[in-house]
Amino acid sequence: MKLKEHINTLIAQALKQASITVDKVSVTEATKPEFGDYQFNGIMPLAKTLRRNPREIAEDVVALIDTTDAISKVEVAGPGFINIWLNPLWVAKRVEEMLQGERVGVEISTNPQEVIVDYSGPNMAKEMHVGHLRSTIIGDTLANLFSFLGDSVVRQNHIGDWGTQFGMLIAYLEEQSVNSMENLKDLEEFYKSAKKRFDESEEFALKARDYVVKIQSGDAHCLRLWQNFIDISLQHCEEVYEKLSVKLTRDDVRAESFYNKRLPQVVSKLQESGALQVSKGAKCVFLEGQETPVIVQKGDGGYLYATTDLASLWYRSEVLDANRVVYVVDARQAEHFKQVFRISKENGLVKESTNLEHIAFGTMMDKGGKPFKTRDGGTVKLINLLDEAVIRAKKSIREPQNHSEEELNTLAKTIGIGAIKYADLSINRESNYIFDWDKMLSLEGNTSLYQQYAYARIMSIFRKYDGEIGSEIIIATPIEHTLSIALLRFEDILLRASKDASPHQITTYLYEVATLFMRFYEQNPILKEEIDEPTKQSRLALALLTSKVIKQGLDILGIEVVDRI
RNA sequence: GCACCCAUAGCUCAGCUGGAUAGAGCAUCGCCCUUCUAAGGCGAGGGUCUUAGGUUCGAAUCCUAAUGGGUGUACCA
Repeated sequence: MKLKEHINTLIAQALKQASITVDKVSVTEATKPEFGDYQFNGIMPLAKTLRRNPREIAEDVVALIDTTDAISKVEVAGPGFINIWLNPLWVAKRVEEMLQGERVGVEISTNPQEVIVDYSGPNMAKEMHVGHLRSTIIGDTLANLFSFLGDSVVRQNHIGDWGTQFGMLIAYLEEQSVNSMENLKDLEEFYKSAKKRFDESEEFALKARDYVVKIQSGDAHCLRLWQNFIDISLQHCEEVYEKLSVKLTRDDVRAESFYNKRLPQVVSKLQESGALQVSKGAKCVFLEGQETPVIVQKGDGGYLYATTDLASLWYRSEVLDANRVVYVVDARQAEHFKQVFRISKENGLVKESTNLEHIAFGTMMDKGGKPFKTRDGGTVKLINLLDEAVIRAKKSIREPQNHSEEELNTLAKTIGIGAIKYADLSINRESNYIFDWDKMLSLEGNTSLYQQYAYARIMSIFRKYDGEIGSEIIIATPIEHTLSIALLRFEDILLRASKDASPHQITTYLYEVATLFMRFYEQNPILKEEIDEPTKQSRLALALLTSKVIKQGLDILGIEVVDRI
């Protein structure tokens, strides 16, 4: 239910009747319970142009607001705030409708977009490490969110499978005559050993460089080795995706090498449009107002990542016909994306109407506020981090005796992985974030476990109660009123999170819903004997809807729920 | 050097287009379980929103500058 839009319309009608023109009416949630459910602050800025006392204007408008439907009461307060109370009967009806629908009251977009979500993007030369976590988690959530709202989503995993280090790896692969996966179990070690050989032996280094040339010129034998290496490396990634319950598959892979054919075309296209200049032997695009150019072809003829990104932008616009392209990539690449976005638009690689967004995020820090590393300063392998999360989650379960060993393992996975994801998603993505095991696995505060616990608590009620659940909602207490409105806001929240590509708005909301439910549950007994049947039915229905909102919300975040903790 | 980002309670963070007395959680201190999962709830204390100017009826939010921190900056990705 688009709650805010509905109220906006009612206010807009009153303004129209009062012959006041406003570009956009936008109510906000009331800042305090005394101020009602929503408030409209848009009168005060009008005072100057209308040359009238804002309070008087507000009085006029208030008199014209329809209070027979959604709104039960309006009041002018302070210098000209309009406080709005929603009609509990109307709210109850909307909650009933929300309960009946398949999609927790969320409409499928009538104007679906073709959205590309570019995320994860691991480098095939190494194993995935913590640096890939945020992109993978945030990107997957955004893809889930957009598709739940009805957009047509294409996930793209822009894996790094091309470049000089592959010559080194292939040379080492051949030298070791490794063809089976067995010896490649630890990709990280393999990379390190190859690098060591490269640094130590000039002969080996020469061979490695030779391999780069061979791969790039399409030598069949080398390409086969390269392909083999990529396959194995990709399997490592898929293992991580599996553990993380991230929906990326092989079909989503559009590797760097996928764009090879387009690279010379990008250069000639830029040449045609006159953007290209040769400087110090390299083919460059100089952007207005910037000293250093964007190099699209090196002096030796090689291409760079800017070229690949331009090629991918072109492909996504031309072939995939995207309306919106979101790149979920580290904030440090902000300038790079600003540049390639601009070049692609200015030179017709991407349609003017296409929205290009760099969804930047900050670095993952340790508890001391330093970049997250192992004790000896190395990078933390993602797979180890995830395994640790599950182990820690298992230890944190309060009453393990209530579960079978198998249940316990599933539970630990759900809690552990959920905690890692939720901790990441619940923070404004642009700021750096502090990775803290104790905090994320805590039972208290804004964590996934709190949501999962709230859900499990509701499930426990339904285990105890085996009758029918009513379809009539009765809003009789303040907390029922507040909880109901919070539930109705679900769609508003998702729409805004989608617009801003900002998952933390969903977590903030879910935390509010879960907290309200806990209070509701504390104050308004459900199955107690003294509760009359209609009230019991209504409260059961509210609990049910709460569980549906939490489940759906967490599902978008890629987090599972359990019936029992 | 230049450019970009960040600065809110002891700690971790919310704060939507500028709006009423700046909100949560953790930690600290009280209270509530023979009663639906107490992994919960209720309450208390804790703030010159880094600083100084400016715009405005009104600024944590917008503008300018300073300070502190982070990041990027020609042939790696």
